[in-house]
Amino acid sequence: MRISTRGEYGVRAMFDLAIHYGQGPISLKTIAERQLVSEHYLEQLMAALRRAGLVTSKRGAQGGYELADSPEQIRIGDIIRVLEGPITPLDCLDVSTKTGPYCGQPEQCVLRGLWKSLQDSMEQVLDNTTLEDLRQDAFRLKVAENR
Amino acid sequence: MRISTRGEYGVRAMFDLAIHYGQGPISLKTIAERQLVSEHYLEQLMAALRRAGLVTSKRGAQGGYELADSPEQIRIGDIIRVLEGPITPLDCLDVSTKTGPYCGQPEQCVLRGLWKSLQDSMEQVLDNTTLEDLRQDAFRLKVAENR
DNA sequence: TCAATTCCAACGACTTTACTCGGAATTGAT
DNA sequence: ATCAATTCCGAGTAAAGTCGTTGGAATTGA
Repeated sequence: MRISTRGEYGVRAMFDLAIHYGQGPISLKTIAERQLVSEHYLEQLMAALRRAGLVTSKRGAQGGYELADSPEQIRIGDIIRVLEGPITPLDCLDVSTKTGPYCGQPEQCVLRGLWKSLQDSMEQVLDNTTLEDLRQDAFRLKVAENR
Repeated sequence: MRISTRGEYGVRAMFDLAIHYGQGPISLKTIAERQLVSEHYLEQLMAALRRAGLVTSKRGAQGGYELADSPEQIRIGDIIRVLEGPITPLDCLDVSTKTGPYCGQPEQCVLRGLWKSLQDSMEQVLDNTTLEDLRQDAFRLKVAENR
């Protein structure tokens, strides 16, 4: 029931881009240093996010990455799906790969309700949180810190 | 964000035991055949469930496994924790392994709120469903089937 | 021109997953 | 007493996934 470092680092990187949204492209090196993750590894994750259209990139000196959309338009679920695949506890629930409604056995249909509830509750959290929400959390935390 | 076959088969097996609760020990062979899973593999899972005290076993002819408690006393979360480990999207949220409240960086504390919400929503589903709930779902499904 | 940067493809060590295999110990039925 | 059914136990294993690293080509602003 874990997300891997792909999802974890990816969300961290996107969060970083959200915090610095509107300040021009941010280089991988900067993000990697601030978020304490391997630069080359993060590069792979950013490539996936770029291909998925969540970030734009600019090559060369002073290049880097930017959010392709404003932070309130990007849901955490969008990021996780790109980096971890469909959000589902069991493959058979994923519409793109499911073989049939009963997975072969009618009995499993009973359990299907359970797994579906689990999936729904996960998606509910992940799709109702945007980068803007996290940005505001960070802001509030900083204010509280300085008091 | 998946559970492995350990959790999936384990819940299937426990569900099977719940359906036949009170009918004496059920053999691995029977469960494996009904639930279409490998008998030897299931054996490992049952061993873990036995060591955790969720089932009792009886060796020898006419032996097998039984729920250690009535179906309404066994939560799906209990089963998953035994077979998959703590229910948490990130290790740093797990109290038994966490290194500190901020995982090193204060910024992560922002994301921590997100991951904690996700964890809570998963545990809420898994700990509020018991084997008895599934048993009743199965019963209702069967009634509907025969109409 | 050059340093900074993204882009790309491959490799590798390690862990996990999902089993299989072989056999010892136990037990109810005959 | 024997035997078949069954749990119990430890090891092995092939494939996939995780978490990176390595090396270099292409692009771009100063």
